[in-house]
Amino acid sequence: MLGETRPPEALTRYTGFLLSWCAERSRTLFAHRMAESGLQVREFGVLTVLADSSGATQQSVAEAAGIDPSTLVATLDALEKRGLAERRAHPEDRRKRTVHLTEPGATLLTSAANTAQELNREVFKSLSRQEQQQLQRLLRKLSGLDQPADQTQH
Amino acid sequence: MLGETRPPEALTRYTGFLLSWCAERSRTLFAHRMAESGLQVREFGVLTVLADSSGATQQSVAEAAGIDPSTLVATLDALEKRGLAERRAHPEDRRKRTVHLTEPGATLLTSAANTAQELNREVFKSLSRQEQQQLQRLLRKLSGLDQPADQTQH
DNA sequence: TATTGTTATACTCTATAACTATA
DNA sequence: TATAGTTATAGAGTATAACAATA
Repeated sequence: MLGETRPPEALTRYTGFLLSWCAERSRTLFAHRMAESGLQVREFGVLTVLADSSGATQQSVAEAAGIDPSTLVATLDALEKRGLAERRAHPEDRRKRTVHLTEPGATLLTSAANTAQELNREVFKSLSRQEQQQLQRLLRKLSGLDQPADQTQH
Repeated sequence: MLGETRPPEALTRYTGFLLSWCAERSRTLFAHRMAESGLQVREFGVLTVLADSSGATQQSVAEAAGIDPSTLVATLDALEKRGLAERRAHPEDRRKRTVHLTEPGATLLTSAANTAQELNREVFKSLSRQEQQQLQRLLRKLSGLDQPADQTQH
């Protein structure tokens, strides 16, 4: 469940509105819970990406995390200050910086990922297991994830 | 479809993240399209609510539109300035103001609602008719809309 | 004392353009 | 010339607290 309040009926005829309403509630709950780990949602996202691709350049981390490179700058500043991630010089191109997950960062991420999974269960617990899978499938399809990549691109 | 970009794979394991990603894209498209009618998303929401409950007080309009009463103030200022809605004195309680949809407001709303329906179709066209209904149903359930009202309240 | 609308403030998220240093 | 990272700024969205008029 997403809290006590309900979305305004007059607007639920637009599925897009319903989608936004649910997402905003979910994101707010997520943000509150993440704050307990001292993380913003975006920081959690970047740490999660770094777990898979530690050592990538800032540009590719930004792309993998779905945020703007300029937004990543501030996020990394904050993570670095707390010793959770670090920037290093790129060995071949002095314009580039590689980004690395530190050990404290990995430790915090493990616990935060557990929290995230827990919250995910809570938020969607009003749906049956099968409905949750349906929703996941529909959203993946909607987002274009399960479609072949655009062939016209170069 | 929600545009060319895809959500970051590393984070799609969290359904809540997928939900937020889809919602944000949908909302951005919606905002761009509504701007053609000269409306912000919130303004469109308020006009839609007013179509059903013209003459209600600001508090009840705010609740029906799912926004904060303080947010409604600025929204109404903007709508009133363009002659799309108007505030009137409440006949019985001088603290209250009733809110009314004007005729130009109703006209604009009709055209904007058409636009909204069109966009809704576009955004969800990657889903079959049945999948769209499934999604609508799942989101309604998730948001608590199809559950009985809380019995513990007074 | 409590409520309605108002005002002011602050914080998040996102987008964009310009700057620097390097290539 | 173009690219990577940085900085600054602006806009929309949201939340909150305090205030004046009125009940």
